[in-house]
Formats: sequence, structure tokens, C-alpha cells
Amino acid sequence: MQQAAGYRDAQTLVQSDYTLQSNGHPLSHAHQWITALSHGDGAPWSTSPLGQQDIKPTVQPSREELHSSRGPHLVHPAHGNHHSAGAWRTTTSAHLPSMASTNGQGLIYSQPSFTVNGMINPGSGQGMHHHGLREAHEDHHGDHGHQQQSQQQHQGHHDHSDEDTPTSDDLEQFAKQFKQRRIKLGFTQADVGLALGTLYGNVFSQTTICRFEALQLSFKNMCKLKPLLNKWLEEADSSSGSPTSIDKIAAQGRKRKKRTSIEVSVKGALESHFLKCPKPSAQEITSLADSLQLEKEVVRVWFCNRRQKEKRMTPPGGTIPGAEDVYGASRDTPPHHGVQTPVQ
DNA sequence: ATGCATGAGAG
DNA sequence: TCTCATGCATA
Repeated sequence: MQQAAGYRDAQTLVQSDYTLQSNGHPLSHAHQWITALSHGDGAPWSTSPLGQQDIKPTVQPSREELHSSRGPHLVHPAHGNHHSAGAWRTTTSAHLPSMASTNGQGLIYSQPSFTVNGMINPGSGQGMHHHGLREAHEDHHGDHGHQQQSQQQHQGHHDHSDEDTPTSDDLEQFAKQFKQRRIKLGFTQADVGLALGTLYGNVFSQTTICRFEALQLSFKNMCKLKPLLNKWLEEADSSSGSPTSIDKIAAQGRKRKKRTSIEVSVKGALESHFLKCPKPSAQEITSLADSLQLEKEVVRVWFCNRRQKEKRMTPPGGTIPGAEDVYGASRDTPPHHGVQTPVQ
């Protein structure tokens, strides 16, 4: 099998999970440091030492102010995050983006750049005003899939903190500001992800940070990450200039299957089918895969990913329908930021 | 920035 | 099986 000549020369020697060769070393088991913290609702990601201790056991999440600021949500991430994950736009569209609610509980982070002078609805700058889409109309599944797709709009009482569940607007504000500050401080998304690992023991990838900034995560996920990123902001701000301990974790991950490149025409076909039936049965997936000459697994995963994308705010097509802003409110935010964001 | 992928957990 | 959280690899 000469197919192993490909990926990252440094770590190609890991054991192949694809029945190529298992004669590798049993110590390359890094495949579990990724998902060690995804426990759905509970998500006690305070304990994911395996992946890190493998390479750098010296990383201690106990910094000086790790526990000083506020309640460490690291140990109780389940503070009421029973809300649904896909309730993004369905909730935000319900409430009017009035100034009272925005500057009342939305601006929990002191932002020197953003002022309340005109931020009626800064979130709509990206054209992402969510709205009840069609994830709720899937009524023919019967025994699966209804999940926890309910409304999450919490009862916004008492003042803001990272203790209570933020609103969608909160998250939008924070994500914007976070990106701004991050760039200002000269950190890349990857740096942040790494820093979170050294600070709290949870490493995140550039992808996740990117998606957080782009609000491409589920509501629950955003809520989970926000406190961490907020803490990192404080850290980075305090010690701006100090050599932030960015340890390098050797990405000695398990080898993945090579990414399948689906041709555009095939993608088009898949999308057509998706529109007709977002949840095809196994049988249908099989026939579809056959006609498209793809592996069944590839087709299945494609549909899964497609559904996930639909659940996120940012629609895969680009424009979200709906946004029934018939309230006559001035919901138009000029795309001017305090600083321009030179995307890395 | 995003596409395809993995894996845990739930049903 | 699915969803969901997450990331490697890539455009």
C-alpha cells in the first residue's frame, strides 16, 4: 500500500484505522483527545487529560487566576444549558431588537469600540437574521430526530454574567468583539485554540475558533465556548506582550480517510435530493450512492453534514429566507466597525 | 473559511 | 441509525 505516502510526513506512522496496517505503535492513540469532551449536554470537559498528557504532561490548567475571577464554569458546564441546539434564528426573530434589551443585557462585555450610539441591531450586518426555517417541519420521522429542538429563549432576568444563558444577540456581540480584540492583540485563531488548552485544558482547533467567530456553531456550543473565550480575552489583555505560553501539541492524530472531493455536478444532485428529502433512508442513500457512484458512507455523511449546516444560522446557500422584518423597525446596521478586521 | 470526516451519546 | 461537537485537510 503506497497510499501512506501522502499526508503529513511527520506523523504518517500512526496506526491506520483503515485496516492498512496495525503494526504501528500502540501509543499513538491521540484519537481520543478530540472527542473526550463532547458529552452532549453534560460535557464535563474539565477532564480531558489523555490527549495532552501524552505529549506534554506539564500542562497544568491551574494558572493564577484560573479560579479567581468568577465561578469556574469549567466544572459545571451544565448550568442550565438544557436549551436546544438549533434554536438560533427561531428565537431571535421573536424578539424585537430594541435598544433596551440590547444594551441592557447584551453588552456585558465592556467594549471600547462599540457604542450604543447606533447599534440597534448589529447582528444583521451579515444578513443573518434568523428565522424559523424548516427544520421544524420534519414531521415524518416518527421515532428519531425530534431531539431537543425546542425553543431556548431563556428568561432574561437579573443581570448579565456568564452564569446565565446568553441570548443569541449576546453571542453575536461577543463573537464580533472577540474577533476584533483577538486580531488587535495579534493572535491567530489557532493561537486562541491552543491557549484555551493551556489555560483550561481544552484544546480547540482553529476551525472551532473560526466557527465561533462566524457564529457557525450551535447555540449550546456557543454558550459553552463563550466563557472560555471571554476568559482568554482577559488573559490576553492583561498579559499582552508577555510570551503567552503557547505550547505546541503535536498533532499526532489518527489518520483520517482522505477527504472525498465531490464534484460540483454530483453536489448539485445531492442538493436536489436534499431539498426533496433531507433525511433519506438507508435504502435511498444506497441507491443514491449507486447512481452517483459514491460510497454509501460518503453520501450518508454528506446528508448529515448538510443537515447540520441547515441547523446553523448561516445558511449554506448564502441567504436566509424569512427575516420577517415587517415590524417597520429600523433594523439596518451600517457595516462599519470600529476597526477594520484584517482577517488573517 | 469550509468541506468532508470521526466518534460519543441517544433512541 | 441519527444528532452533535469537533477537527484535519484543503480550496
